[in-house]
Amino acid sequence: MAVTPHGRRTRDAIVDAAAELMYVNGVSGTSVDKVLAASGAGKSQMYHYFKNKDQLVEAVIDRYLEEILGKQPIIRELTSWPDFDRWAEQILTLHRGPSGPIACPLGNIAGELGDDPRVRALLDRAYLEWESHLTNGLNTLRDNGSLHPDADPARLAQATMACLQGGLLLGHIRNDITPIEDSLRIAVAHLRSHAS
Amino acid sequence: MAVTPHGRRTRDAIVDAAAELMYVNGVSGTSVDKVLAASGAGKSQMYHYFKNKDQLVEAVIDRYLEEILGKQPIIRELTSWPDFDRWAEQILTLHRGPSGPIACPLGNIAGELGDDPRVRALLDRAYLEWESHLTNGLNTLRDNGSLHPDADPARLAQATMACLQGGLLLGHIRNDITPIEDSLRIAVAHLRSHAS
DNA sequence: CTTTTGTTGTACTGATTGGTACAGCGACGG
DNA sequence: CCGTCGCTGTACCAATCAGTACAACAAAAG
Repeated sequence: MAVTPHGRRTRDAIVDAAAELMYVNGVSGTSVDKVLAASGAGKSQMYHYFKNKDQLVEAVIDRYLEEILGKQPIIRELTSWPDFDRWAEQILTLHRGPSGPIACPLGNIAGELGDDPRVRALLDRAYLEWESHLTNGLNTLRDNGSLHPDADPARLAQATMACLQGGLLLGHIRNDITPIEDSLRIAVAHLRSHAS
Repeated sequence: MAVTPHGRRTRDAIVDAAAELMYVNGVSGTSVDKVLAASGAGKSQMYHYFKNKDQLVEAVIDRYLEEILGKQPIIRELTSWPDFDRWAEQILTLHRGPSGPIACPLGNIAGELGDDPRVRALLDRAYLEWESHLTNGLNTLRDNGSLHPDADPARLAQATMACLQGGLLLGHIRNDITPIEDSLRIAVAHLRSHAS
């Protein structure tokens, strides 16, 4: 299915509107009609670019990952322990904004659709890509002797992600940044406990 | 609104069916009709005991909290550091079962409806009650000299809950217990780092 | 100019949504 | 034995749901 620049813009507008609505109202709480009304597109456009609503959700998940990674650019260049501290600080800065601590859009979908095997696989892939940047950073540290050779970078990254996700969840419903601060601090301290 | 034992049973059946369906398919993905079909009740019964679907969701949240606390009875009698280890082990045992790592039903709802201020408050209350048992345990430890006097039990409990929630989320979508193991281990180790 | 290809507007469908109306049921107290 | 009160079954409603049908548009390629 070829696509012209103009068509590309229309498709993006649909995904944008869907991403925002689904973040606020959940996936099941966001009808296709509302998405189209918010994006200004028509129904024929929606079903021209997506086979069905599920496929739109897939595109939204990808969009979420892009957004998330774009807001923490430091994660792509972790080469020292202070870099990890700066990464944590970059995340905290995001949540100190006027809109308060914000939930992780991937986590939102995980709760609602985590039992659907198809969605679960997509979310797993997204989280793994997110984590992979942490894993890469830890590998770099291990190579330059900052991380203990016996440490398992992938597993450490997974644990870090787990703590972060929980902090985001609790911080959001509590409208308080301290859960994010604490869980991130604990996670990074745990990483540094494997320093050599 | 008085209620007879028989009516009570009917109401419970509705809440039971709703709790299970909403855990699997999400709140918006669970229609009132499906709940009634699964519980064998009729529509007039549903709207006899609940003003609307939102009120049913509230009852479901309460039910979730009861279930959760019932499955980790040790949390009510934490009086030593080994008790915390046993608590963590009790949770892990739950998720080593045949159905694999299971998501936290409260976390599921948090993702889907966390932006609704009303639901958010209910979830906050539920999480606080859950945490309160950890806080009580830490207070006991502080009183008997096992926890450093300067430690903040409530905040420590909050951080523990955050790590646990994240571990549950990641463990569920990854169908792997290691995120829960690691995040719980990290959280309890962090607690013990404040021992005196 | 013509044809193809990507794009779009409008109208429509059958199913499902949350919620209501209302009559009838059964048990229990006077 | 009768009235009240809690409980229940059925039918119904307007609104919304995901998805389809189809004609028409624009632009670029031939």
